Amino acid sequence: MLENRPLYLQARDALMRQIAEGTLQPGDFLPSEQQLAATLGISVGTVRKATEELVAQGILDRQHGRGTQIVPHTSDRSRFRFFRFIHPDGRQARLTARLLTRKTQNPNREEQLRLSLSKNDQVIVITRARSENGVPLVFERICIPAKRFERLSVESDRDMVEEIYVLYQKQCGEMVRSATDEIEYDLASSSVSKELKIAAGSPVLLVKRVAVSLANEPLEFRQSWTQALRYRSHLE
Amino acid sequence: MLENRPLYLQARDALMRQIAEGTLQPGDFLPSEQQLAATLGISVGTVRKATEELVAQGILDRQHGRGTQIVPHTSDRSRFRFFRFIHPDGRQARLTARLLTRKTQNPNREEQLRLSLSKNDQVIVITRARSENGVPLVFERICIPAKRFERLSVESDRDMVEEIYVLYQKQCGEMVRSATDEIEYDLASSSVSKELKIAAGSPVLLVKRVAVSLANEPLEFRQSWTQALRYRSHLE
DNA sequence: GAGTGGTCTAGACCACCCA
DNA sequence: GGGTGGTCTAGACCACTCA
Repeated sequence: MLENRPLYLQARDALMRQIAEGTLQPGDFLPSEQQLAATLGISVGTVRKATEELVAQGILDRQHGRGTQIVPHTSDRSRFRFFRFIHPDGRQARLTARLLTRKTQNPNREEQLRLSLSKNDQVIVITRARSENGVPLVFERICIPAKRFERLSVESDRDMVEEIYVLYQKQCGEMVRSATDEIEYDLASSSVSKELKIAAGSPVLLVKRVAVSLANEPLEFRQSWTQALRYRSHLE
Repeated sequence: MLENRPLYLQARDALMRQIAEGTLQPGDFLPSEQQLAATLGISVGTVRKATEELVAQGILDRQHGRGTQIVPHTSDRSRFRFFRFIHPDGRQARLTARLLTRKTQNPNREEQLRLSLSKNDQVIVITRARSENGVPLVFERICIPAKRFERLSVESDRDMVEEIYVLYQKQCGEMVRSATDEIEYDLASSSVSKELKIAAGSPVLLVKRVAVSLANEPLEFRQSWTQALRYRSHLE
């Protein structure tokens, strides 16, 4: 460790890098704090401090007596648990997703802006219907840079229970660090109303999300149309 | 320190209590870590750990070489900075609030449910208009248990720049730990449309927030009507 | 230069999980 | 019972702020 940045930051970033590169996979356990300290030539307290922030971010999960696991974020409940779709009556929805279309094309102006692309870059546009027990609740349009996600394959033949962020990470090595959502009302277009089985022109909520990578580059611009949702903010 | 909870939690809560009670005021500096450790009979490292969470929550601000200050959280930017109202064109709003009405009455069914009250408990209902440079952007209805907030006085004669959470804390010793928001669309009622200066029946967003205390008891049920908003989730 | 927080160490003991 | 993380200590040295 030659750098003059604090050791715990160097250690944190080293771990982060290994996770981002896939050397350490979600679901794996880290070496014990003792072993890490020995390997890195630093003290256990410094290792703890290095992992603390990753735990707070939900990337690692420390389990007393078992070890420290890289969180297998297999659904939006793990990484994006602050954000939920709910039924009009308040019940929480447990959604699966079904692929509708997938196209590679040039981005429109908003997509260029949101993803920091020029008009000649290509994007992959995916539309999905998300439902619970066969009842459609969310219509989704996902736009991602083609360059980063060339290798992405989305099976169309069966429902996806997994969050698409898992596919990004597994297939393309892209990890989502954070997301910003904007919420507006909208009137259901013909495709939205058809999938949600509501009348065209009905009022709906439109959530626009931009998800960014570990390096803070925009990875995804997603639009979700739905009827109600719930946020949990500021967990203890 | 007789309790068998971890010392750093006891120390954290002791600090929190003094802040909530007003013994320590926003803007004050804490005693130095050395002094705190000596006073509490614990080690400096444990004091650090006690303050770490409060720093992360934005309640304390550690300044290298100067000391640790209790954040003067004079606006929603400090505690609830994940949640923003935005203009339709994307600019971020900086809001002041103007009191419209204040009444003490019995809660309706939804208010009973949200605040865990029975129908004989009384609530204080406050309505406010929130605006930016005189342009009304949000209409708000705040419902709080009368018992907890007997001493709350809200000046009606001038704009409130301060977040109402500051008043809760200063005047009634009630601190908000977290909040859950639900978002729906609604059609503007006559009072909403009047204050937002839009046509009655226009579509608007309705944010329903329940804020809870340090002890996880519901403190406030708030409804905000607006045209657009933005969430930032999962800060780095 | 005195005092503050920021980093780091090398230990101790405890609580939990699991074979 | 062996290994893990959780708490806690008592120091060390550094970096920053302010008089």
